[in-house]
Amino acid sequence: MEEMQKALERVIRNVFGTDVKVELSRPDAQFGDYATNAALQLAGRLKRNPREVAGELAAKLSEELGDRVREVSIAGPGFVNITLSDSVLIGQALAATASKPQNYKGQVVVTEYSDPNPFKVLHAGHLYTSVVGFAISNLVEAAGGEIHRVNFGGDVGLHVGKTMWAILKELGGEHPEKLADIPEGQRAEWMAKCYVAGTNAYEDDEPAKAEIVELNKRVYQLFASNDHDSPFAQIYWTCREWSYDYFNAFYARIGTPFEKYYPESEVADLGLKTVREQLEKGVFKDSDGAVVFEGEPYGLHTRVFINSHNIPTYEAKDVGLIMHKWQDYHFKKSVIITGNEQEQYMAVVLKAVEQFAPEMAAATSHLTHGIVKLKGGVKMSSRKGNILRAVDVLDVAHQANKKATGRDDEQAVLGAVKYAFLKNRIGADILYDPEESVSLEGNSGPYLQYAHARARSILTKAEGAERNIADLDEAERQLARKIGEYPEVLQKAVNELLPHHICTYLYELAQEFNRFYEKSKVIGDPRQATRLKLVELYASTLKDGLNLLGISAPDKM
RNA sequence: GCGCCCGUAGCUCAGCUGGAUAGAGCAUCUGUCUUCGGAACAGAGGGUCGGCGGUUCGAAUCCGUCCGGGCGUACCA
Repeated sequence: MEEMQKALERVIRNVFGTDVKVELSRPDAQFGDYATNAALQLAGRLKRNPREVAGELAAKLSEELGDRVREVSIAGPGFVNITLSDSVLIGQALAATASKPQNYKGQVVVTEYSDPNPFKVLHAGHLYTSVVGFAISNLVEAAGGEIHRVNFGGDVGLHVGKTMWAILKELGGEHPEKLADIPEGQRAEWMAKCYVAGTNAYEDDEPAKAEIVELNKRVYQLFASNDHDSPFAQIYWTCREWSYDYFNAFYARIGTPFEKYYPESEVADLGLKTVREQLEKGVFKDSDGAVVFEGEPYGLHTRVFINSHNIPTYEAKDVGLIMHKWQDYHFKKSVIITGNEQEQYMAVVLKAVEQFAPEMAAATSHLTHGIVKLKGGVKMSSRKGNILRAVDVLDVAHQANKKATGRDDEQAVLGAVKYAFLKNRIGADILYDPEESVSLEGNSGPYLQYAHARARSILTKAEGAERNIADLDEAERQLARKIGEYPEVLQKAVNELLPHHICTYLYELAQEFNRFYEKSKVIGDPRQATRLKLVELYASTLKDGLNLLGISAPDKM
């Protein structure tokens, strides 16, 4: 690919004496293996007939590439189509999983996503962002990056006050010893219930609301006085630990582990201190007793970083978080992945940071995604407890899987959910259809997992037999061509940090294989060695792609 | 009001650094098939790419405008 591109650029420079932004694309199979519209661009610039320019370009290119191409032709308004020689095509297929992008070679990259709050439940959005963030991290890692996956969450704040209020009610007062009565397996559930109860009380019950506000302050006080021993402190710290246990267990289950948590309480101080310092230097301004950053000069809006009670808002905490990450990792690049609703908020935070730490701001990018909607209902409304939890999504997928296959396969369910999330371009809201996701037909995770298992099964059956490619028949050629495209797809996915490109490709690859397999017998055929090798390359490519997505590729299902 | 995002077949989505007849899956209909795991393959119908204007040899893709939906818009995140 790269070689072709260079050759093309060279020819254009030599023949036409000008540089053109050359694009090689993968056209419809009928047109060849690569196509370029360079002649169309040149024609405009040179004020010449496009097809004439294309003809000249094709002739020279054919000469330049020699036996590496089978044919260089012109078509349509002036496209130059290139058909590779079989040996080049075979070379590409053989190198499919070996050649990886180099965008992040040797660079330290920190990715942050998921960001659940302790004392609250993991909802569908956390599942989505975890899956997406993990896949994006994998892309960076595949491109040579030294990746660090981190997580951020609010271990202080009003939601903690609400949960603590209900916990104290449940325990009948500040009795940490009674926590032992909650069975280990039910801790997360119990805390989730407490949060809902606390939220309802906060909204409906005035005296309770006052108590919750007071408890919130007491939680902050725990940190100020470094209190781990008082009964209240013991309850808080124990329950906070339960939350992290619950998070870790869930991430382990779905296979998206984190290296580090940054609890809000640990970054707030540095954020506060920094904002205060930069207030002195004029980056921030005093306004009605609060400390704000005025975004208007940059086309953004003004936001409060420290409120009038001298409490850092999330803005200041995010400042602290960025600085902590910088201290901990000295990252070359930092990627933050959150919901769309935080896009403009984050733009203000980064613009503020840019004023006093431009190197950190420049290295940080913010990717946003939409929300998950479940097809056929379950509203994600309010905080009343009727939200779509992360486990609910997995549960409905399990049910659908059982209904469709009669079995209960966690790997297939995870593959189904992850693939359903990842196949959409990141940005817009997605609609999750459990029935479709676990489907064994069509564009789904289990379909690809099965496709892999099936190919492995063929290889197992012919274990020990020779695998070797020397030439290709037409059906084999189509498959080889598709396999050879993989590095280009990966490059694109890495460039744009968009995993869905891999999904699209893998599905096309599996379809191409099925087409090949339909008419080409593998075992026992005179061309067995060639075909076995192709099956092997196909299975490896499929597996490589699925693994990048964070989806398992079992040998048997 | 202002800002950001979104609007492509009945449904769910690709395609968007402008290019060759707008592609998949599901659903509907028709074929293939005594299966190297058929969880398959081949084919048909179905689209004013939200509307209108503009730039261009060429626009789903870029620009403007309008309509529709979502989010944000100072002490929540």
